[in-house]
Amino acid sequence: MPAPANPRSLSLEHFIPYRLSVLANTVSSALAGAYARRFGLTIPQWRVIAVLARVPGLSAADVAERTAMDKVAVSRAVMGLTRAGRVSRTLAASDKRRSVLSLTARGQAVYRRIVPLALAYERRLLAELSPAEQSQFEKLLLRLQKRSWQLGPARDARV
Amino acid sequence: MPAPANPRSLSLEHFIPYRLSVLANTVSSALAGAYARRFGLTIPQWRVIAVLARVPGLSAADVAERTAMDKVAVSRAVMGLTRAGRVSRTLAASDKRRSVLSLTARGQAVYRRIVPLALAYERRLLAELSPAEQSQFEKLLLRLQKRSWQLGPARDARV
DNA sequence: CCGCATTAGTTGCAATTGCAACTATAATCC
DNA sequence: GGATTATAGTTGCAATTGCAACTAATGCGG
Repeated sequence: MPAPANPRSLSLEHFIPYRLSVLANTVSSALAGAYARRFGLTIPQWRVIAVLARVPGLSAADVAERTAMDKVAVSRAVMGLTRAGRVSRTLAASDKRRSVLSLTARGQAVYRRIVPLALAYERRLLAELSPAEQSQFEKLLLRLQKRSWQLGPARDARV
Repeated sequence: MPAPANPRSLSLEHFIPYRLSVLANTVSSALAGAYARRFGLTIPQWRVIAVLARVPGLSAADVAERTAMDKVAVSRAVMGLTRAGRVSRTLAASDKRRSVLSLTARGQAVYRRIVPLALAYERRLLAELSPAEQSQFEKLLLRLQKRSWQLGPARDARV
């Protein structure tokens, strides 16, 4: 027998979208502060570095897709990174609209220094959970992510 | 035997802070769009309404604490809401710096209309998970939230 | 009581973001 | 093959946000 559908009140502290937002915000701010202080990097820039470190030669659109950022955010992150000599950009010979992006040696150096910091933070956060809980959490997170994409904008409660 | 501490590379799509951020962002955008279209509300305004509906008479600082927003965000949200006739504000007799905030009848009406929408979205999101998984997820989320508060800004990987 | 530090809330300003318009190149379709 | 449409990426502008400075009221030490 399913639960009743339309309660009349809602407590913010039990509302999952709110709690997700607060947690993500706390975590991102902690990391953003560290990236900025130590490396002069924003989170978008860090994301660009992270994908280019593993897959050099991507275009800006590829980066946008893999980082869940929009193309404007990528464009500006890349601009900052090239200016700092951390990313190199050339145009694809076969399609002169497309950039070919890679980390420079300096960009790779930043990546090598930032990875341990990022992973250490993640490890200390997840240390709250047992290994089994960690992998459970990751699975649930992935399923919710897929679900949220399917759902799109909130529609009416046709209940 | 614990896992090795300092891998040299990191894949964004397995990095929990990134995944939390993407999920929270997807969910919040979906809700924000619905709130804006239907009620002309921003997310900060919705949060203010949600807490005042359950606990009328709070001050702006109280609201800030309960919504994890900073006082500037609360101030601006309240300004918009009072202008729309959805929140009333008086000064506390015992301390004339302090506001006493409550929903007006119109604010309560908005709340009653928005709650089913918000809960329906949450329900449809969580429908991805079994009831047992839902309660597990909520527990893990709560523990990570507490943990992230304890951690504060990311420090060095003294590993 | 009278200065001095504190707290509540607002405002101004600079940085960030998001969206639409724009430029340049490429692909498509008579 | 020339006009049309689509795609990659940038830029400009307006809205949002975050932080610090500010105003107003309170509390407190002497």
